[in-house]
Amino acid sequence: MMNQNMETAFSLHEFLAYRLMATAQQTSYSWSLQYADEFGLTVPEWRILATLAEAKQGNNSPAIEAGITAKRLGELTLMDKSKVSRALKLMEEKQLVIKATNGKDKRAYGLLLSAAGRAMFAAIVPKAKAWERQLIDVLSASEYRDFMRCLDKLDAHIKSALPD
Amino acid sequence: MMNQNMETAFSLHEFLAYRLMATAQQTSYSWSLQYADEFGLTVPEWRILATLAEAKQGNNSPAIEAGITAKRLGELTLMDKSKVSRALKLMEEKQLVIKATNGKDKRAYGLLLSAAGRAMFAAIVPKAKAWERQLIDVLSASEYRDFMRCLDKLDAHIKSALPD
DNA sequence: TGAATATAGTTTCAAATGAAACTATATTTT
DNA sequence: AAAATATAGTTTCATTTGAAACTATATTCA
Repeated sequence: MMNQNMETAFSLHEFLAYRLMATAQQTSYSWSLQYADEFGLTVPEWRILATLAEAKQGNNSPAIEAGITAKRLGELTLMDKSKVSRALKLMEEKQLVIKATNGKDKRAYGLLLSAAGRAMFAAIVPKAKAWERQLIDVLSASEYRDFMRCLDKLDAHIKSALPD
Repeated sequence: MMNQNMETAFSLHEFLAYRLMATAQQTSYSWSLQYADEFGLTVPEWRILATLAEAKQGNNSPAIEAGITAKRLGELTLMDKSKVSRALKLMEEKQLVIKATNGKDKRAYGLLLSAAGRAMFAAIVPKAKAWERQLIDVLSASEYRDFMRCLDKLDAHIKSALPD
């Protein structure tokens, strides 16, 4: 006998938007426990650290001689410019980041990791890999590959549909 | 020739914690565009609405005669009790939710959707389904099934590892 | 039973957030 | 070249947040 609620049956816990957010939040929190205390970083700072470490070679803005701009950092870390600005201020105070005001565009500057910043990143990477490995261990290699591919597809589809 | 950075190579955008969060955030935002304006709901309110609608039959707390408690709502929506408390206050003012203070535990009360709350939920569900369908359309049925199964596995693993 | 402890929910407080205003510089238009 | 518009980054302001304090009631322990 058919359930009368067939058409309107709905479960928040099976709803993709909620389901994804729930797992993402717990995952992000679990990872943050690995670096927050030990390295004194917030989530925005961690994202910037990783992004600067990764981007150190590529010079993405022609008007800037070295490093990447705060604007680009925002795009790469999905954070708005005030968040980036505030996190950078802290990281400069901690001497993790250097502002290279040497471009011809005087509004912008190139951001680089200091030696201390690179050292901190180098110390975190093994932890990141170990943490990720133990988590991903519950998936087979092909499950993991397929899972990431699905994330890519979903991402691409959403981006194409968003007003932006 | 082997890259000297082999051991320390790291990409934030391929790191599971970031990758998941990025997709989850965009997904959640995309969905919120479907209900926020039209129904005047915030994310916490939407989660509570959906949870109360789903839970209306099941009475989860023996001390409460009808509805579910705010505490249980927090567990089901992954929100802390202040967030739940504040969202409920708004929803009561909007007459979407009814507090049934009739249990024998006078600290707690049972929460129920009002007729207006149920009506709003009934109006949102088709939108939720349509939105989800168009998004999931980029995945085959088996991809989707496997994807959700991976989320479950990751979730379970993280929960088992978290201090809790 | 009375004292100690635990729990449900609210409120307070300090910190984090995002939007918008703002400053300084660049670019485009006329 | 001057005026108008756009852009990079910072700051301000109102809102949201989470943690901790708090109130009221329940439960456990002695």
